[in-house]
Amino acid sequence: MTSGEIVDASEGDVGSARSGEKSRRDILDAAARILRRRGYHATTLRTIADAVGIKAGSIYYHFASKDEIIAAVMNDGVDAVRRAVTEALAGLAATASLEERLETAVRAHLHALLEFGDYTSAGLKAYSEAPEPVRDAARPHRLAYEAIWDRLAEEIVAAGATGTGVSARSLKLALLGMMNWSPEWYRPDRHRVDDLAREFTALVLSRRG
Amino acid sequence: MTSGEIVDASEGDVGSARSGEKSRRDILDAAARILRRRGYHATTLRTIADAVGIKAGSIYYHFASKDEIIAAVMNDGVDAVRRAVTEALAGLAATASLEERLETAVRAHLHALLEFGDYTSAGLKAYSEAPEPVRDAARPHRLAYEAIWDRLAEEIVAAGATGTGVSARSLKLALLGMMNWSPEWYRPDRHRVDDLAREFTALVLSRRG
DNA sequence: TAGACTGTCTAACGTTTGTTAGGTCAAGTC
DNA sequence: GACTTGACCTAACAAACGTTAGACAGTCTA
Repeated sequence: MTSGEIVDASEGDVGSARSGEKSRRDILDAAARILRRRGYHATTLRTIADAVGIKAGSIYYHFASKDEIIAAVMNDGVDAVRRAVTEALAGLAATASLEERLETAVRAHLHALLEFGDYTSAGLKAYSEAPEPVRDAARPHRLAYEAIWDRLAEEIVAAGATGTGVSARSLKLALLGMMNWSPEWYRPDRHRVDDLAREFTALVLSRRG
Repeated sequence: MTSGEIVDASEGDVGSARSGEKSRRDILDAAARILRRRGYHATTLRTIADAVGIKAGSIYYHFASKDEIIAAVMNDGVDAVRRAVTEALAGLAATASLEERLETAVRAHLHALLEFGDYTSAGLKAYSEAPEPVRDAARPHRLAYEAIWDRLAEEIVAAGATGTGVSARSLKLALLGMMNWSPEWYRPDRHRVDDLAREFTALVLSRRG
């Protein structure tokens, strides 16, 4: 809890299928689910253990500390949304318009955040609560993801497709803001990700590029 | 901590000047300052007491529980930003354009959130971490404030001043999102509220109303 | 079949948290 | 000058937290 560094325990690729691998994944799944709804401090090792069906002490067979679990969830979450957005953009025709590309990226981000799994939203919520070492471990993952939006924002500004005098930096921050704030108000029975993606895109891209 | 309801201890008007009133205000100030930077759980009664220069137990002379303090800070914060935005809009000439009005409101909101005092940003950060009763006590204050943005968004959509197919509801959520996410990235030495307000307005209002 | 390894459990530890009961002491009131 | 009140303190409480040590059963390996 007190000491220095958090080892990056996020899963680059799915490991082999030993018996303990399942428990390890179960622990991360439960942690993400609880983290998403309750936040960093309310996500206790005993709560996680209960959800998995083991005892709190047994978690230490798989992880060295609580913060290692949190960091793994956070980083897996950022990596997941980065892959989702990257693949969605890669699936587009080379002739796709700027509007199509932005809407696709926004939809992929919102989908990862609001509908698919708990990791991304869990990481987003936990980040501001988590202690410094956890945030430090997450920073490289975040920067790698934000680079996608840096490039998109620069394209939009260069094309003159948004309001005059808007810098690419501010455009990126505004886009990430309106998307990342959505867990605060999104209700599956009241909103649809496709609609939101279309509206957010139209909002930003009033001048067609 | 466990039980039911949180009495609304926010200060509608500044009370008379008894000796204990200063301590009470000091406690709220310290709580807001710590809450803003550290969040709900890291804001402990002993930390608050230390900052004020009294002992933790003495806080209970002024407040019935920790959550009563948190709720008071949160509600004062929302009321403060509501007053700030309302007064800024009221200070505008009756002939002010829609663009002027939106930029003024955005600037007042960002100013309250990023530069003026700790209450508003503290409340924003604590809200998602706080237990249900605290959030319940905050809801009326939040709704009263959001009504301002509901009306502004409806005006903008009615004037056709933003992207086509954007609902007033989504416009409000997008605006609040890009503004309320700003504490995550704002640095006083790197950004200026006036610039951000101008850019956010231009972003949303590409079609002049 | 002996021994090592895996995965989990029990049972505690030290710390921190919100909270409370009861005491203290100066300032104001009758 | 007795008494009340306001404002604070001391000292503890139970609960919850992350974490650890050591035991135990099942499975794999030599």
